[in-house]
Amino acid sequence: MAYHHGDLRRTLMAAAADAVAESGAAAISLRELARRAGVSNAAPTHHFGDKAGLLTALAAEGYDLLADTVTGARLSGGGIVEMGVAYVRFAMEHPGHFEVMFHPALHRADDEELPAARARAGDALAAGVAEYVGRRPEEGDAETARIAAWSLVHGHATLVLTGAVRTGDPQARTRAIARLLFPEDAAR
Amino acid sequence: MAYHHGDLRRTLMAAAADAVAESGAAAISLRELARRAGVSNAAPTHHFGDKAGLLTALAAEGYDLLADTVTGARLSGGGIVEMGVAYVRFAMEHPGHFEVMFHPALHRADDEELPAARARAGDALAAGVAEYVGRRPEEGDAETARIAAWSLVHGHATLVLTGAVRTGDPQARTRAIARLLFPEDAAR
DNA sequence: CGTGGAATCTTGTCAATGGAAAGATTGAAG
DNA sequence: CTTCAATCTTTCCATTGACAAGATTCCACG
Repeated sequence: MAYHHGDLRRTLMAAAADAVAESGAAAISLRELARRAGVSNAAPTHHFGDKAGLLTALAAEGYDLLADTVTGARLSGGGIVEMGVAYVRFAMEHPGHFEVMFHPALHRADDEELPAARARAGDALAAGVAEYVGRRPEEGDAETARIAAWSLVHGHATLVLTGAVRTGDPQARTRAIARLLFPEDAAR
Repeated sequence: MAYHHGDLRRTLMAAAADAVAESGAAAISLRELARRAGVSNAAPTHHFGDKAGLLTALAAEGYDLLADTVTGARLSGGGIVEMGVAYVRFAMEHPGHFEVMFHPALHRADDEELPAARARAGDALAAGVAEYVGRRPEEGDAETARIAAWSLVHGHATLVLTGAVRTGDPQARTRAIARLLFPEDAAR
């Protein structure tokens, strides 16, 4: 075993994402992650400072992944409904990231990358809603539409992940509920 | 100080709700709660078994409170929109409970009260949606409407609580977005 | 080539935590 | 008054997060 792991940072983040997805953020242990990676207990400190640092890095990575996912759906011409489906798909494929992203108590307040990544994701979402609202000038309040869209898909993702809502195909269900909110977009 | 605290169970749950609301479920310490209540560190064990037991009791209490809140809004004739507002109001007034309710990783799997309380809350929500859908026979899928309503208000509550959405009056905003989803209900 | 500094990782330590065992105190029913 | 169950305490152990100090390796520059 080499003294230098080579890619400890990524290895730890991946292990943390798995552990959070399986047992929740409260249950993860830096020492356990270090053991799985085959390094000593103090190795993670060098890369992340402390536990909050690791989770903050994970959250920032999550926001970047989310921005890419949503932007990809928009650029492929799916409309606002398919952007919502992409949001839920991201949450299902990266439950560990998703969990950490929306729990500020787990973050380091002094981190700079996290707010930047969050802003990128927010812009990606807002761009899609702006397109939709732009085609419907009678829709009075763009801000309300944006919050409604975000709330709907975020809530659905959360409820499915926590097991509160059990549905066979979450993405099909997302499409159905998003069309209730954005009927004009359904015919695209 | 009496040997018997008198109401340790409630005291600990209230302290836990405050601590979770302030610092998150990952940061709470049974010993710290015991100190605040003026008892030894092993006292909570008797009432809750372990940490998960305390959080499970908190979640069950939350579901009962939520059921009461939503049912109250329905019985006072507010319609489905005002039920959604009540849901968000519950989350804002009981952030500690709300946090714990939707994190199964924090719960004891063998608890029986929690599923029962959750079912009561689910019925309370479903009753309101059924009323709305009943007045709109053209609305094809009642199950989809129920999930859409729940997702919308749950997502909004979560986003406001985590600070992802900043809005002056969350209840007014909830009313606005709920009317987008249930326009027929707006004129009640 | 080789050397000095920076990056990476280890060992050792400390206070705090969750949990369990064993026992003390109290209330309540008979 | 006695006995029993409920409630709480004291004590102990393994684990954890964080930190300090030191070891090892890589790399850039001479």
